[in-house]
Amino acid sequence: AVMILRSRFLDARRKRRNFNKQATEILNEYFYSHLSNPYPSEEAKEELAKKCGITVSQVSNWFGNKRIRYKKNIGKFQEEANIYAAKTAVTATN
Amino acid sequence: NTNPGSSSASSSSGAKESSKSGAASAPRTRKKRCPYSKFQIRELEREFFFNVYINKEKRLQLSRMLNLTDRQVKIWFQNRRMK
DNA sequence: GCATGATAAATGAC
DNA sequence: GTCATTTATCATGC
Repeated sequence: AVMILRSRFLDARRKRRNFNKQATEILNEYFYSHLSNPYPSEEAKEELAKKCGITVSQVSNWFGNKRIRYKKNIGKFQEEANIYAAKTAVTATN
Repeated sequence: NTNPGSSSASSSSGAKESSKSGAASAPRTRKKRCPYSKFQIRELEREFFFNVYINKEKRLQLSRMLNLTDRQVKIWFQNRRMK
């Protein structure tokens, strides 16, 4: 008799899609090149959104998730951090 | 749902930190996020439909009915308005 | 089976 | 009060 019908009915996140690889690259590049202060301004968010083909709130969601998940387990993102660090280092030297 | 107020009449919702002893000792631990029950959401939404801004009286009344703190109801309305 | 994006409580700046 | 944010939770992708 315990039918706790958990109806998260038609939520927007039901049709969640992963971002394409290019968008993720752009977001990660910004994140790891601003690791000391990964808080893009409103204008930066708009530009990132345009480049990635997503909305500004999606950019905010991405950075929110990224910040806390990075902080919670820096080790897990170490490899990824190195990759993008090298990437930005190349563009800096060129 | 391990809500401290979903269906139990326990406590008077006074689970707040009432400490004011040593001043700077407690870092005031952040309250753990506790998803509200269907019943609580329904009642909150019902009141929100009538008026997006809730009075202090209705807020206290609602908080007692739903076993939530006055602050929780206030914050729920704030967040709901942002949604 | 976790990674990932979106949403729901809770805090704090202003 | 708004509003960006933190944090946990949810629902999905794969």
